[in-house]
Amino acid sequence: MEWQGRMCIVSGSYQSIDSTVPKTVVELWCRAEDGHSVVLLVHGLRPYFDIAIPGAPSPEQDPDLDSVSGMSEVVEVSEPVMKWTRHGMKRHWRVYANQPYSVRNLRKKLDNWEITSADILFVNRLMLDLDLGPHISAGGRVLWAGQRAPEISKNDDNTSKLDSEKAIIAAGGAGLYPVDMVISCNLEDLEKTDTFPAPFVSFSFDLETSISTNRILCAAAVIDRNGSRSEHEFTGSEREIMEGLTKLVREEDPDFITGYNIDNFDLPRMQERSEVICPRPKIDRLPLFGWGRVPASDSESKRVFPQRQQNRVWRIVGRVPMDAWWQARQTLRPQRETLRYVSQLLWPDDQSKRKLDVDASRMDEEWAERPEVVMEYCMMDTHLPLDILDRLKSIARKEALASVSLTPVEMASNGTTSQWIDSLVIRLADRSDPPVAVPMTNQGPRKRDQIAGGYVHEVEAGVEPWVVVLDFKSMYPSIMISNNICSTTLVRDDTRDESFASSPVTETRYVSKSERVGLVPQLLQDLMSKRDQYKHEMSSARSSEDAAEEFLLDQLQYAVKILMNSFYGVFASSFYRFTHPDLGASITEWARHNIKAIISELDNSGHPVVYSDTDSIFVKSPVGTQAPTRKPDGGEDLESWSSAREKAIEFGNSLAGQFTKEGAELEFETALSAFFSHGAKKRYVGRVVWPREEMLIRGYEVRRTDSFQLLTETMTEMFELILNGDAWSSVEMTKTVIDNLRATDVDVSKLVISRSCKGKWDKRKGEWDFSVYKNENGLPYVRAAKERISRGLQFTPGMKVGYIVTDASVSPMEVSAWLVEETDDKPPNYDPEYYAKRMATALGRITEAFGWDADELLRGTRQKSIFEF
DNA sequence: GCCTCGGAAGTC
DNA sequence: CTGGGACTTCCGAGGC
Repeated sequence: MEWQGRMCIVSGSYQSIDSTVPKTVVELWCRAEDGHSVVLLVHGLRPYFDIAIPGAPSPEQDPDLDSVSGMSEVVEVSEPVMKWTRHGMKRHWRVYANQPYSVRNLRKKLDNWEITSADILFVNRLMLDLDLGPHISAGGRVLWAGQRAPEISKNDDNTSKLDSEKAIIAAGGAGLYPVDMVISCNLEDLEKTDTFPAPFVSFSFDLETSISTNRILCAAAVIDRNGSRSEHEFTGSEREIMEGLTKLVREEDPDFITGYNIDNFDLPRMQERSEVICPRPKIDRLPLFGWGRVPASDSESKRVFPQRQQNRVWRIVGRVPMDAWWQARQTLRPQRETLRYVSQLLWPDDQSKRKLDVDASRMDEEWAERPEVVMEYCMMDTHLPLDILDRLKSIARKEALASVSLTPVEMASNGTTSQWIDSLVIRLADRSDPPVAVPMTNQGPRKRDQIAGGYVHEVEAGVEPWVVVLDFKSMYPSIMISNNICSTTLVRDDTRDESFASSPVTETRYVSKSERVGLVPQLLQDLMSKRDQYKHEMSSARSSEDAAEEFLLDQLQYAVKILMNSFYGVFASSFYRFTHPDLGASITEWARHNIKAIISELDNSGHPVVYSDTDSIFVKSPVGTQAPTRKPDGGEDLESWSSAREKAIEFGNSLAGQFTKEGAELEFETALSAFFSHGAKKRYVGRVVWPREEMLIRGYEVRRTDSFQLLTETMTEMFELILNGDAWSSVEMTKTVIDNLRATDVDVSKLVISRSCKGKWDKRKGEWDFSVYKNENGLPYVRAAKERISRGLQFTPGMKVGYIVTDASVSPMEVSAWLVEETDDKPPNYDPEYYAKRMATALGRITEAFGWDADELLRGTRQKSIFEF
């Protein structure tokens, strides 16, 4: 039976077959467009790497290849191919190894050779060599088809599971994979296809555990099969709960595993409890925690369990762990990170997502007294992570990133920026004419002088009316393209030539595009035009009211943006395979030079630059200062405001046209009716009047999680008044707030401060270790974290810990952890003087620009009025 | 009580 | 195994 269709690669691995002729089969776990899951067993790819004679080219030398081909792990050494290296064109012999795992040993044995292309995972090798992205069209012989597989592909009734298992093993597979379909195919059966949204299946789960014994009390799981959900409850003995969860995972076969805080709580707890229940042999834990997408057999004991290397991401073979906590943290950057807080932030009006009346610090008692309420609470916390991923479009975003970086979805989701870039750069290196040898990633810690970064312009304290903001479009990528910056174009000797692009200060040189276009500039150019194309198609989709297509294209253009912006970081790092310290340094050097040149030109032409940071310029707009900065309701003032706005827009557009040149596009970003800073870099506010009307706040406490709500609100209100030209009212308003604060007349929840706290679990001692800090107990948030832990509440390294300052008159200050959202605790009493002082300091920094300092704010309204009388 | 310094976190 | 630097703020410690 044959089957053929479109699918999306979730992740991949390989199986070695140690027959007389060694073979290797690539396993690709996919989700088909039809909805079922597929494992492709791909035949025909052999592991290889390249060797060359070290140093400068030596075309005459006759190296000892016989000793290489004589090695037991070597299958074949091919005829040499000329490849470009930084030393010039050299012969490269391709060495075929018996198995991918032998390459590591061979690298060591062949240390008298220059070895390239030797640290690329076998699955990646397949995608690179066949030029595949995650979305493929594939087909082949059906070895197994389960319930959810398409009817036409199903086995004859007389084909038993046992027969299928035998057929899979004969085809190099591991056995009966817990998927809907297993297919055997060859390299030529795989083909790249257009991006489509794959109907992924997600599994969300949540455990409730005993605080006294760590035992799992109950669990809930929800399966989301392309939007339709089913609920599953688990109670009984701990073994029954874990077996139930595992059975569900294997039966429903999800691509994504989610939950809130699963990376640091639920998954480690599952692992720990499976070890407690089944100390040995390890394979007996398979029914408890065998979540990998591999057969439930003894031979898979290495791959079937979720794993993580020290402090790294979890790996579940064939699936993608995706913690909703991490997604929410990265995209929303919430002030606090409890599930309750994030839900409140996303759905302020949804009563069904409100806190249930369960005290998490008394879980054992709650479970004993009213298990049905605890189960309801557990189920709600299982749905919410799916709701969060839906709202943040996390899965669609990862799929789009996979599509533009041409990697499996797992790598787009849980891999690093250097892996995404590898996928594109190596592909191009292999296909260039001549091909470019692919050096290995630099090993070990490389100490290097820091490279200088972007330029930040001094900013004066006070309000500046009518300012236009211009930005360089993709500044670093543009500089890399226009100057042909790449390790393959860097001039490494003293040669100088008219045609070279030479950096303004250090004179780092790159050969011209006509001589050779660098790999990186070529890729960036392609990505840039790809993004323009996606954006163009997106607007077509919008006009034809194709919402699904518009959404997909929006995800794709955004993914290209993310990918382009990752290039600079990787090339400025010390470990990357295609990097050189001069590369990163010369990029920023050009950037500083370009922007400083524009600033001085503007200053000299009578258009003062108010502020600038890396790729943005704030320019004083030549409109009458008599125009109001606040939008009037009507009348003559409105006309004056509108005309000032029009003139500013005109000015912004003209500057953009004037300073845009080949390879450096300056875009008119926004027009501000007023700009304010108290005189510190990276801290400013602006009243945006074009292209939309809003207030723009950067850097100030308003945007910081270690601020507190009352300060944030007050400061925002203050900025409103200041931008309206009403600084005095802002001082009066602030004084009133501070008075109320001192009179302990403020809602304590508005005073929660939160900071992230590190720490690691000491397995030996069985307690949390905060020794990363030089003086752990001197830090208020570490003490708050310890309080949480002692109350039996979850702690995750790196999580934001909320607290209230209760007494700052002692040193170190006394604090109390904020547990109101998770327990029945009453809010603690705050230290009014501490909060008053902190408000005054932060707000006083701002009012000082108008002559009122922090002490003035602390003086209060009532005293002030007494003096006035 | 005031000042400086270093550690740490946060933001752009 | 691994993206970057610039800059500000808060806190505790320690000197005077």
